[in-house]
Amino acid sequence: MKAPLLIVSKRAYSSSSSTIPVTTETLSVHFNRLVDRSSASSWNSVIADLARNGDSAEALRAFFWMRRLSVAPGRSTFPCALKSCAALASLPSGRQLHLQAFLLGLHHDLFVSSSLVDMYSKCGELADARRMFDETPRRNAVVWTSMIVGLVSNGRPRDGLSLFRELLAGECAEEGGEPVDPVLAVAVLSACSRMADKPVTSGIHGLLVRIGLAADVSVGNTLIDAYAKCGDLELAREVFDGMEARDVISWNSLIAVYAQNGRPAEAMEAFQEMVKCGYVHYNAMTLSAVLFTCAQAGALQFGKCIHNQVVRMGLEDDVYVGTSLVDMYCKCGRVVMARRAFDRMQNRNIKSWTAMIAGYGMHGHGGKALEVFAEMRRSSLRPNYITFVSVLAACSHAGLMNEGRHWFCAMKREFDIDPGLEHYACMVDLLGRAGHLREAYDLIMGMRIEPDSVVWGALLAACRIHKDVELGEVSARKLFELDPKNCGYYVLLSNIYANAGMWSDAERMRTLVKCRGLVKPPGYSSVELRGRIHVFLSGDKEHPQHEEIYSYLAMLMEKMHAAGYVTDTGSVLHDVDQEEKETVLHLHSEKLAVAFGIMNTLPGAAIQVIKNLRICGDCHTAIKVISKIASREIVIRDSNRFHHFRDGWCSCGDYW
DNA sequence: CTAGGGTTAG
Repeated sequence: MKAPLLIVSKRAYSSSSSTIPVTTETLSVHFNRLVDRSSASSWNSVIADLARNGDSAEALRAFFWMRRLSVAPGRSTFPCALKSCAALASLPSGRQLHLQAFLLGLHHDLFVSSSLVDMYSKCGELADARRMFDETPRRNAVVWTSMIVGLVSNGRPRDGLSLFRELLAGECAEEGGEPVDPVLAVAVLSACSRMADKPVTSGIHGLLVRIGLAADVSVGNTLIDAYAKCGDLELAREVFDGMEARDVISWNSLIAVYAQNGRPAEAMEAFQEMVKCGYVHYNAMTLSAVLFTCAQAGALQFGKCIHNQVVRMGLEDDVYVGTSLVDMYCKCGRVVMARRAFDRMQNRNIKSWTAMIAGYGMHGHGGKALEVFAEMRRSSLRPNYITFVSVLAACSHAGLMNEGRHWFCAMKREFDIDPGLEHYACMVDLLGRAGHLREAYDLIMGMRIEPDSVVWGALLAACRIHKDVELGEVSARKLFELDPKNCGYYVLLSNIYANAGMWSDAERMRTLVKCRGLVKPPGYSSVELRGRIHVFLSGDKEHPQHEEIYSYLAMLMEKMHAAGYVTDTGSVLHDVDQEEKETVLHLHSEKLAVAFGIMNTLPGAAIQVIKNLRICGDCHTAIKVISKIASREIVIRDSNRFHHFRDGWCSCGDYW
């Protein structure tokens, strides 16, 4: 036998109760529940109970009290206690338990060793998990599952899959190898899901059909997600439709899949179907997925209905639901309501705080975002990667350069978080906006990871604002390599050339777009009116009111021109004359949506529009003018942030 | 008197 995995010193063992504080109060609670304080099985049931109810810290306290009273734990004590260590990701406690199990000669018990594998992987100690796994003499499906899940959840799905292949190979070689069970199948599929590789996923799917596991509900649920991650929503739907039985998770997965892939209509439909079929009851997770959908679609009225439902079902204290409410209100333009929902939350996790920070950020309230961030740190929660994305995005949307610089440095120095692509993109945006183009460029060149199109795109956008031809060409060249099918970069560079009077170069870009057959993705905008979402495409003639909208818009245009508005045709590339260019621009979806909104609401009412792309320069100027002459507050959420137009001004300060 | 999985912030 190989040397056992021993990581703790004896000293750690002797001070066993130091990891989890034990108070006399908790002891008395257990004492009252204990039938026999000296019997291991009595303690076991207490620990198992606490662990099952998710009270992991309390379960561990009970364990350490049991030891202090010299009651010897048995083979059934360790699994529950180790599960609690895993849930708390408490490596020190886990190592102590490992040592104790070893001293009692229990560490090769299958129940104990599989719990140890699980504990080490949940604590992020993959090497230790693997050693435990390798030392386990006769592995069963549970140990294999723990190890595969460990690899997958620590970002190594490919290794998880090869481990599964080892299992299959062993099964072929020996008689009566460990058969695959549904839980193991789910673990393998979650590896496929992470890899987002369709051939691999359908390969595993085929295997599961052959061994008769494909009919399992959990397997089906994971397949839905795995196919969706590969980008094949149709296959995901086929799996759902083909399932013999569906549980609440099947429905939740379907709704989440549609929501995450920008198909809010289908997500809503699925939810309504779920309610109608009445076979399964929806739960907190369902509502949180539906709220996410509302957030995406900007469906405030529907979101409010779901909020009512949340209250009726007594789910207000659910962290996920609360966070989804905050997110929904932010993305539907109601930061104040979002803050109210946030303040009402009884317990908040890091995601709740991040959602609030991001929410203030996208509305351009950088100061408030930083206040919330400060409050979060006072509550001793640790900011993570995404928290810093939100903080830096908030700084960038509000132009808070010094604060942005500070937190960009501090995230590594104080919190040991390496800046990722998103953080760099925010910093380039922030520096570029302030005109520090050279510094932004140097930042990119100093990156230890490969910059992506978002990072270079931020620099290119800054070059257009600050009219820098040289750096604009550099970044555009990178972008043409990284994302050759995106015609937006050609347009930007063409604008930069045109601005500098370099007409032939500007023309060259136009030709390039035509030769390569690049087209802009269709832009659309939506407005919610009396609970219904009205969607407009550019030049839309589908809407029942389109004729009225066009004549209203023409009337509005006259007034706008009188107020000094000049159409900015710079962002139109088509080979058409000036008049046609103006027509194309005037029929941009956001203008149609705004006109529709004004026509159908009372004077003075605010208009809110959701747009899938970034707002174009001409629409931005036009809507500023409209907000003034129509005396309306107009709020537009584009793919980047919110624009609050009022009295001829926009909250973004004309940089976006 | 015991272990492993599937849905949830930018």
